[in-house]
Amino acid sequence: MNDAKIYEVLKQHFGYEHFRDGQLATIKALLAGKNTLAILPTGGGKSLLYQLPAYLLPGPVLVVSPLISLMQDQVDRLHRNGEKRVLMLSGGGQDRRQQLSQLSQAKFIFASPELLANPEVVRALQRTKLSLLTIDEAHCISQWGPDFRPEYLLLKQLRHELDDPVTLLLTATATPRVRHDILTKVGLSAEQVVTIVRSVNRPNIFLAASELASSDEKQTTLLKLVTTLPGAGIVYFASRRLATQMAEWLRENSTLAVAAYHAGMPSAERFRIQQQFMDNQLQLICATSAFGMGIDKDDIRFVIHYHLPTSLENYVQEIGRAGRDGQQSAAVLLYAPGDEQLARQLTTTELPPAGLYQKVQQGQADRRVLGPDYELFDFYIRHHYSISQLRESFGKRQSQVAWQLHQMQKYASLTSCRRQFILAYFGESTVEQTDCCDIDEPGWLSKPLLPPRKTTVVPKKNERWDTQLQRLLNLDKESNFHFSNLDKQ
DNA sequence: CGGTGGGACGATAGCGTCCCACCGGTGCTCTATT
Repeated sequence: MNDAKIYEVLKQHFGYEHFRDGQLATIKALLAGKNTLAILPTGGGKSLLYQLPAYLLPGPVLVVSPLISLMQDQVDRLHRNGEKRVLMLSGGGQDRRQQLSQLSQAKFIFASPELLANPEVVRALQRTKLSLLTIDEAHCISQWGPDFRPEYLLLKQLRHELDDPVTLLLTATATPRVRHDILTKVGLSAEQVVTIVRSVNRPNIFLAASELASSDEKQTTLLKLVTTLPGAGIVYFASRRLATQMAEWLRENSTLAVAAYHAGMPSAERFRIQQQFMDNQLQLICATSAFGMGIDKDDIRFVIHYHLPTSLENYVQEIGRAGRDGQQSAAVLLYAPGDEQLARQLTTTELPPAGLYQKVQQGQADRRVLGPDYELFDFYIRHHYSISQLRESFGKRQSQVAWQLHQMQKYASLTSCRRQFILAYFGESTVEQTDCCDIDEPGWLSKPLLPPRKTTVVPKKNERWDTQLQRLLNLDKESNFHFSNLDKQ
């Protein structure tokens, strides 16, 4: 396939003249029939990577996606672009039979891993000559299972049953460990895959963390931050209850338009809040980790964490939602003693009592009484996992998440450059830059201020953006921010 | 670990206090009842 043809399709179907970094290399690898793992930063135009080849390949592209809302987004976009040959397979209400009989006429087929565990769906896909299998948000393969969404573990078998189609794995963040894990779990070796990696570094996101003595102090600090930092922001919490309470408290104690967002809310309300945030009717969202994937707002100025996230992978994903427009933004991690306990709780993945395995196997257990434990064992029994295999995979998972949490704690209490720590964690060599982090970057002091928020507390004129943040966090003296070395250079 | 909701109890009529148990995030699909 020559480049001229590729550029022609780019112009004709997408209206662009040029590719962004990493796009052409990925597309050429796919068109040459090579499996490809593409790790490209947020907002790097990842959907183009499977959409463009679709117009140069004979058969349909199957896209595996973790969220219905993400699929719906893609479907809507394709429709707006004039593409009618789109099928979204999802549960409930749809005429499955009819959809499955039309697979060959589709150009794009979207489905969740759960649906792809359905034998009827797999048989229909086997009769379809797929040109490409795309796994979107591929880090989910590593992040989820065996305790949550175990169907992610079936993608290896699916790929085999579909006669090993050329596969594109897409994500914004993956450490070398996660990359290895993703490939293992889809049944590919490093030799069978072209890996295209661009840096996870987001130079315009200033990195800061602050340990506070109590949760009261943390709350006060949060209020100062959100009323002074300009523009739209997200505050992440590790519990639904606190996200809801703090949204209410911030609404009462500031002039900000604030809303909570978590998975316990009705989906219509979640959708509405997301829309209002996009439309700038809301300035601040107090959310759990449910808020994130598919948030396509490019002028988020700050992301604050009120609790310790469970891994640096998650943290980098979450702060990566700031500053997609390239403007100066900030990521601030607040933590108080005891916070790591909650994180530890959330990362405990215990195998349900082993005695249940046989009971479920022999049909002696009550599905309604056992709920999730039943579902999990039922799933694994149906897919021929033995109890000892399960013990092993839960054990491995547990030590993996414990290690990840430990790395996150290390980040929180760093006394050296935070950016270098993140880059090293993601297997990258270090960079020199300005506006770096609260620890060791002298250059960022000379940068211009972020524009102050108009509607609330206005910082003193000519006060520099770093000074503001430092003052806000009350850390001038016994500073966790280590600004003191900045003056020496 | 830390917050919270419920129940027991005590002292005495409308509650206060204490203790204990429990929970804490992420989403898909299918099925049987309303």
